[in-house]
Amino acid sequence: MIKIVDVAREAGVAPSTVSRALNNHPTVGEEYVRRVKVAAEKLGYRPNGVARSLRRQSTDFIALIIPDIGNHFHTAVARGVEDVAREAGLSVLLCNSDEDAAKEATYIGVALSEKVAGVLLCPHNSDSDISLLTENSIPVVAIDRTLGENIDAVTTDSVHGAREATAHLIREGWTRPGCSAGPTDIETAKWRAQGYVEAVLAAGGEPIVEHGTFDQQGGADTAAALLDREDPPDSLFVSSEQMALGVLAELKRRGLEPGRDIGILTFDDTPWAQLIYPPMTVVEQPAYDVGAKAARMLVERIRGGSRLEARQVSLPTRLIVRGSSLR
Amino acid sequence: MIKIVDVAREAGVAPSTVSRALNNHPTVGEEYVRRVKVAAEKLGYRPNGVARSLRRQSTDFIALIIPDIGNHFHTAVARGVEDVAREAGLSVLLCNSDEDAAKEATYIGVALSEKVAGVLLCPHNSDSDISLLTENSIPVVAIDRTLGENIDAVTTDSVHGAREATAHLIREGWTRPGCSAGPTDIETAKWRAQGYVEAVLAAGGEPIVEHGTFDQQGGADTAAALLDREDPPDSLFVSSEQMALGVLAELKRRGLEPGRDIGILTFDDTPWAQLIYPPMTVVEQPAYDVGAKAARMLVERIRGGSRLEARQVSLPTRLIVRGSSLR
DNA sequence: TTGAAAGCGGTACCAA
DNA sequence: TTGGTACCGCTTTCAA
Repeated sequence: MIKIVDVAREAGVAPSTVSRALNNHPTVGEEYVRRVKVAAEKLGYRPNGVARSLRRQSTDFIALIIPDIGNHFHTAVARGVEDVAREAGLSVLLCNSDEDAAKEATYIGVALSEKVAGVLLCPHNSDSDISLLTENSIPVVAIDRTLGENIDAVTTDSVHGAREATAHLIREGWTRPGCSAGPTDIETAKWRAQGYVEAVLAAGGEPIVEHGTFDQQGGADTAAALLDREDPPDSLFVSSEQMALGVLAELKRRGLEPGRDIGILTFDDTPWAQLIYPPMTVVEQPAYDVGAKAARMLVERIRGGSRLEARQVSLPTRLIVRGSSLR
Repeated sequence: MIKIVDVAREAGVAPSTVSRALNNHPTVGEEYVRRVKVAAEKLGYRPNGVARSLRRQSTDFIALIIPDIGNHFHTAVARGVEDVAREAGLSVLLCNSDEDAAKEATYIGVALSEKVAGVLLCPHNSDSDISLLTENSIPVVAIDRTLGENIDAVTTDSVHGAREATAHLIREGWTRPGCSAGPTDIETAKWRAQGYVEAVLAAGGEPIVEHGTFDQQGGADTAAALLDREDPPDSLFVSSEQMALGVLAELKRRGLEPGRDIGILTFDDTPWAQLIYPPMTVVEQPAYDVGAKAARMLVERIRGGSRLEARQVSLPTRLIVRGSSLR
């Protein structure tokens, strides 16, 4: 392994000069820069990132802590994050927390130990303890959910999206929309249920909310519970794409056809939403942009913006009407 | 930031003893271990991973270089990798290469600079240059595609899967299957086209292969090209899930219904495959297992198995017949 | 502008 | 078994 002293010897200069030359320090003579670069090239020198990190007291890593990369929304977020990070010369540490506070805490520990430059966290809930990070001045940007007023956050306007979607159901003539909602301790799930409730109440109706896990099973369970009621809803607002998969399976099992026997729409647009029959009406979230924006904000913090006011950005959702919600 | 000397002072021992105690070195007296752990706990000591890495000449990171985390197959692979890595105390660096040799090379450089413990690479093609890694004894395991006989690889049996799928189409009574194939320079695409060709020839038919990119656009393009032929195929073997989305869109545009007007099946099972109408027949690949298995093999190499023979593991695919391929 | 040298925070060798 | 200390490779201050 070639190191800096080897290059220095080859170029006939001091190690410090090599370091400066290679890092484009302005105070190095042109002749020296050339000599150093030639020597480095000749020897195939590759700087040791670990040593640099130790000396500089900071790395070029950022940690991305999300519940599950398998979830389509988070996949897109990750893609946005990675694109911006690469652009900024940062590498992404992928951490799946599985909505598990313990795993989340473990990863926060890793982020600290490994001295990451910053953390993007989709927190299990607002109680997530990031004090270890803030105490050590490691910038944090919350994704999709918030972490209190003092922490940067990029979210989507779930309340508005859910309200708009539910109002659309009612406008279409469905008289009794129900809600397949996510876990009560997850902020986005709460927001979406809230938007739903607001819209139903505004129309003088009675909200019917069933909470379940934020996955396929949760979708199937809540759909079953709602439809097994004595006074079942005639349409469903589903809180997430993963849940929608479960809901659709349950409807299929019961021989219920969306858009005919029951109205249905869901959060998150997916590639398959328009391929199923009938095509699924969705509340689209700009997932990629959420990731990209959050990453950009984190980069700003890393580049020295610690004195900036905390910024809470909410990106707009968009209702895409397809067949499943029509009457 | 508390460091090891602080703990040493608090515990009244030498720094080396603290290090040994905290790393469960067997030669430390119980009393000392206790004192050190108490002191560390009291001061809230967190080891500095960067310093440890520099001294040990190795980190606890592995790089996962895949074309695109947005691709369902790779998402599942990533999940498998991450689960095994966490179990082994390793963190995953996420790198999207976008099937771009330059980006791939960049990330290989990062892996080297950052002294990762190992690399999982889904190579753009067999020419991918990993000499930087092998020369520096950084273990590499290829995922989904191979890197020559000397490098560990975990793949799925694409040839067999494609042959079985195409044979199924023919058995169902489709007389002229065509193939929406991926790029000619990607190994898996070649394998799948090969399996398709073998099956068609075995049945005495004429292979019709159209190559396109491994994405939605490529699916739409190849489907259009195939169907615009003077002697169009009456059924399609599609090379990947992403392509299938494009193919389906193109069929829809032309008013062709799978399983009635045209037979169709694709590689990769997805959550939506059984929700569309008709449900999609697929060749399922054990994506999660591919990632998990590859990660396990990499961990073995990292834990000192550099003298092991290179192992090439091929995981079986499974044909899942649904409606889209029936006649 | 360049060079010498002191660390960054652990680890592991060597001596006691 | 424990302590002292050199060292991992780079950056950066200080002196020349």
